[in-house]
Amino acid sequence: MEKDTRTKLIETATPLFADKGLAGVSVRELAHAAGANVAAVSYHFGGKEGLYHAVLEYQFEPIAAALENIGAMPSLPPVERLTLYTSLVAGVHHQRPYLLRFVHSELTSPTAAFEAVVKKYIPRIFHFLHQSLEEGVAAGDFRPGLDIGFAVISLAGILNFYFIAKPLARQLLPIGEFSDERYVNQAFAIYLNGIRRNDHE
Amino acid sequence: MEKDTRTKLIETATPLFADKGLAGVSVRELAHAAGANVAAVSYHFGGKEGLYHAVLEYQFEPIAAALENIGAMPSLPPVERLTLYTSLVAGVHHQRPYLLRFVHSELTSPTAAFEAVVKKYIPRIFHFLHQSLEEGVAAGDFRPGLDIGFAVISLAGILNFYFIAKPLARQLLPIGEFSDERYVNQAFAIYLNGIRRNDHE
DNA sequence: GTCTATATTGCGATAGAC
DNA sequence: GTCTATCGCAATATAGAC
Repeated sequence: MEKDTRTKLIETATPLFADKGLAGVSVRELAHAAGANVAAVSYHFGGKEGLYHAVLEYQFEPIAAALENIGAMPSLPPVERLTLYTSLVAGVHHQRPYLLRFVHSELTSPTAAFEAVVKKYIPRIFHFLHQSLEEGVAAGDFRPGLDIGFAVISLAGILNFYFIAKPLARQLLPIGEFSDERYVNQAFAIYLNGIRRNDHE
Repeated sequence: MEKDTRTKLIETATPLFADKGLAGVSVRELAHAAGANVAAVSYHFGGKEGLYHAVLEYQFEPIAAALENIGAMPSLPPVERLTLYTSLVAGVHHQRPYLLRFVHSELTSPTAAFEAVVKKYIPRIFHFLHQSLEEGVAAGDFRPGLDIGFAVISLAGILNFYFIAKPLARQLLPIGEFSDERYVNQAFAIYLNGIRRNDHE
């Protein structure tokens, strides 16, 4: 069975929007990439922005699913929760390699889809991490005096930045060295080791 | 004395390009924002791309200066060199709040200016950090077995990501909590603590 | 649901007066 | 160095045939 035009449009539009932004791609280009007619975009999505919105929602699908799983889970100890987030980051970027580009594009120049999609999920992730770190400090796992809000950003940064910098990093690092899993593991180890309470103080 | 049109164009174009990208801003918009005529962009910069290139070069100015200073400096011990990078990051983002947006925009969708500007400076920073970490491991300061290339990206990530995420972070964190210096200090402390060799192993 | 043809608007760049 | 006027082109969107 052949894919319908609607689905095909979303699929081929994803890397185009991710690379060039909403303003950087024309409807003609989107239609041609999908092997569809120019009018198809308006017909199926009501215009270019409608297609962009659909692409963005597809990108956040795995995050929505993961957040539901987390909500339905029994509460884990702090370190376990941070570990869960770490594997979630790796998994999501594997499933949706373009996601981070959309997030950053939306962060620096929000489109109409920002409120509807981005602002819906990011705060929930932030809250999950914030709570985990708070409990960890209270339980004595992590350093007292840690600024929790900043520490959340640090974890997100040390894990996610790699996935933005990858195109450039590929040119700077020996090729054999590349493995998302290995990166994420070491980065998380550095972070966790960094916030852990020192035994001898 | 009034600023000349050339300078004024670069100044007003900076936030526009940073927010909306090269394709997202029109020459008419750029000229109007600078209080100049539409033809001025072509006259002074040979077109929209020429202006964009000039903006990008201005953004990288402090980095170029910092790299020269580093090159002319006596070699410092590894931890000092990483500390130097950290204060450099904070300083540059303070001087050029839009820089990171341009870097990321160029990373995901390189324009003609990418080769000329971005590829010129980033590898030199990478090399400086790579060498510092390598020496630190050799000297026994940092954990043996550390993947140096990945560790460079982790440091860049934990420090820089914050400056991208700021617009969103402002909404998630209590307002009083915001200070770039405080963020950078804690993040660097976490990182350094994370890569340090454990005393008791 | 898909096509062609077209209406309309805005784009970047420049010629030529001042 | 700055302006107006305009050329040529590509953009989005849609009306109407199939």
